[in-house]
Amino acid sequence: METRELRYFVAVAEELHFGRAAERLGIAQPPLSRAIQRLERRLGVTLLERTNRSVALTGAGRVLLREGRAALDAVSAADRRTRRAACAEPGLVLVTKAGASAELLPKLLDAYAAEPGAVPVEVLLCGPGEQERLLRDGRADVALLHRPFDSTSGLDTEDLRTEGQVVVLPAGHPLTTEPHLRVADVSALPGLPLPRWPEPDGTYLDGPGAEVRDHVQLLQLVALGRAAAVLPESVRTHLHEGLTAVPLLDAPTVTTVIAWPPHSRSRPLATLIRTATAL
Amino acid sequence: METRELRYFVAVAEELHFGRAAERLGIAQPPLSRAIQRLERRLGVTLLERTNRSVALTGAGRVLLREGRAALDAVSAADRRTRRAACAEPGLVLVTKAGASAELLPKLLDAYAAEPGAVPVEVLLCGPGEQERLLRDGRADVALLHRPFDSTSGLDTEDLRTEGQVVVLPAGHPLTTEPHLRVADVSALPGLPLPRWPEPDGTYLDGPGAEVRDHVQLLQLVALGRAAAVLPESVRTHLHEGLTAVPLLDAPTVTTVIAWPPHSRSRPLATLIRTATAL
DNA sequence: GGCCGGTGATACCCGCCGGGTATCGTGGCG
DNA sequence: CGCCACGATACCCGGCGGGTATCACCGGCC
Repeated sequence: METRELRYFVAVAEELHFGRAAERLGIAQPPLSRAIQRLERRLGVTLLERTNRSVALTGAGRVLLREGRAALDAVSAADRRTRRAACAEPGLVLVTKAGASAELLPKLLDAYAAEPGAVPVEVLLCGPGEQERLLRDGRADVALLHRPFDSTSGLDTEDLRTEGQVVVLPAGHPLTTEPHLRVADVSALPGLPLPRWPEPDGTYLDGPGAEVRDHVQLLQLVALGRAAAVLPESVRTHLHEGLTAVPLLDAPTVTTVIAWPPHSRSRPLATLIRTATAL
Repeated sequence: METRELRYFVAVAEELHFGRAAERLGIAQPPLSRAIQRLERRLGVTLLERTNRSVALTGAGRVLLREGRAALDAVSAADRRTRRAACAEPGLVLVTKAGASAELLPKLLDAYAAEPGAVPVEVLLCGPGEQERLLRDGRADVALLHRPFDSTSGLDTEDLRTEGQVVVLPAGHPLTTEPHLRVADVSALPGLPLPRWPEPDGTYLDGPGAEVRDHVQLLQLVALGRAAAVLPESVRTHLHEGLTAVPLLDAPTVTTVIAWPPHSRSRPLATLIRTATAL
């Protein structure tokens, strides 16, 4: 099975439409049809159920979509990491959620920079759920993730720290006088809905809260009195005025972990991991 | 980057010899040379240092060898799992070390078979270090591994049980009268060397012990008075006569885990995992 | 009911690329 | 010094990837 065939199949399986898939791939529709037919013939498996008006995945097609994406990520990773390895400049790419670990990250970068043999670290900020992808397809070497929000499935990890969560409210809100609160107290505050985070595919479920993409956006909305936020304790150290945090007694604890793809412990990466765990 | 190019590069990188690699790939040598040249040109990276008498990997080449193997495994997995998914008969393939978990495995299989919605489970036995490979390239769906001997890097796991280790000696050996021993006591017994297990590449390091491939072989050697063995406690339940086990106080404990590739939790697999953890 | 539009499949052509054979260039070694 | 081992080069062929034009099918609409 060639990667081109996989790319083609994934495009069709995602679009469920040969014409649009061909356009996305930058080729014409007939070669795409042929390629899929040949793929099915060689696998001896029907991947797509075509009626003249629609395309649907079979069970085997769903399996190939999932596995094919993973395989394509692995191929991309091989490509990118090889190019980077040749670039003479052997920096690391660290990815984390925008606005998260605002306290831990500078410490880690400073401590690592002081290590012997440290290499430049490029920091990539992205929305929730994108980090795993960046690690898997080779655009990043290491990530700071937050259990249980981020999945660490298929990654090697080391725990860095565990903390409780707080609710962040606009300063002056009545509840800010309480010494602590419970999740039930804040899950449906009148006028201060909890925000909605994007699903893995980038879309938002329907609901009352505002659509947010990162912590910075979210805290801005809270300051404007349009939302409440439940976040790890460490945001307290970076709350500007207009925001108040109140501990939540029964919210799940959050563990910050450093994560990296298996089988890719280069020397600089190992040093970074050691620095992080020793922090 | 196409999978054919990756296969070709991996073959050359492993053989470090274009002729042998071409033979292994079933093609002639000139097309192979051209393919590697084109791969290097397209990546813009030198992968191999060729002198007229030898071939050596560059740094980037080593990276591509590691990442390329992983990518090829992922592509193979996509192929195999897709074929299996279409086969109507949706069995699971479980892999474990030959001779290990001799006690746990039948229990698990019986308990799972009694579950509603259970599917046939094919059991694959293999040498140490091969299980991860089988999981990654799609030949197996789930494995029983033993930390710290097997690496669980890149796999999702659930712990099943933890046990100490014992030393297995021929019946009547003087030390079998002791209530317990320490690792130092048995690491260099006269006439009873500990065996040598194969390295990940299938070769054996030099040393005094016998070369063994699985637990069955090993216990046979012990019974013959040619070796001592350090194994998890659970072997005791399956020791035939002629063998005696003595607890080791300071050997590392062994954890049996059930492991599966990330992102592949089919319904039957989820049931099997649940059954195993509830055992 | 007949026409239209959208969709995937088919037909046909071209150029490149993968593969083969024959041969070259070069450096190590007897 | 000459042979040989080995990778590179030259040249040819067939198949495959890609394009354009067109067909076949069917739903919807007037």
